[in-house]
Amino acid sequence: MLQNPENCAVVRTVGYIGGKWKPIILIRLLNGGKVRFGKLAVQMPDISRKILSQQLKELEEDGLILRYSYMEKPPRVEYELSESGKTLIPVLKAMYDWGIQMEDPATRGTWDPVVK
Amino acid sequence: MLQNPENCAVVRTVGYIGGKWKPIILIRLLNGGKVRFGKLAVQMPDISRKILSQQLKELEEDGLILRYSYMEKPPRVEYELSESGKTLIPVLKAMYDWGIQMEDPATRGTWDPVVK
DNA sequence: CTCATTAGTTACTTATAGGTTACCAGTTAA
DNA sequence: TTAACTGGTAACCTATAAGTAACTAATGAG
Repeated sequence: MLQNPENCAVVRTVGYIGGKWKPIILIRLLNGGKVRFGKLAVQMPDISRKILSQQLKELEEDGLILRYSYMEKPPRVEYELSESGKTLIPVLKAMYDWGIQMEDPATRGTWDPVVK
Repeated sequence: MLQNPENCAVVRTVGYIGGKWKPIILIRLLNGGKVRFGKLAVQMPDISRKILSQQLKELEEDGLILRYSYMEKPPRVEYELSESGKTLIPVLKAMYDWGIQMEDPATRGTWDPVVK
């Protein structure tokens, strides 16, 4: 852990939740409950649907989120934070707080992940 | 923050400390005191000196570490965690703990960043 | 018949991160 | 005089992340 990225727990954590979009997706799912793919896409207009789909798949493969696919036409798919994913909350909170502290106060947001 | 990577405090934090080597470098510097470039390089044999130098420069530009360059020949340069960098400790700890929890127990290390 | 709907996929392109190799400067020691 | 020492930099190459555009399938509405 102290010399190899493969053995460093911090590097591993970055591997799970790092990247340009995963934190945002996870924060969207933090308040619990299932969210449809389309709703996520609308809430994050700047991520292409291909990338969103890809990131969700990785998060699911990593066991951080659950995917519910209903065999309907047109399709309906919902995503939800898994129990494992919920253990990320304090980590994301710590990272959020630190990021806020480093931020230009003018553009500061709030932690509350609930989106009305 | 909730929809744009540029405004997301968590994404910003990943930008500061993410990547393959920065967490390892920061952990090396956690126990306080100045560390020479060469010593860091020896402690992390798998990072090339060019990349190490580059990562240190970024950390310094971001204000997370301090660089002391003594005008000697051969050169001597020391690095140290800045006050701002020290505020990262709880964040790194949270990420470390989570990473450990997700880890294969067989290869598990310890948090104690002190290297003898 | 035709269009909208939803959650994708495929093929392709671009941007960024990371890595390798060779080289430099000024002093000391052999 | 020659090599070792140190902390880099420059040119170049590769691997991975991210993005774009076009397309798909089954049903219902008009």
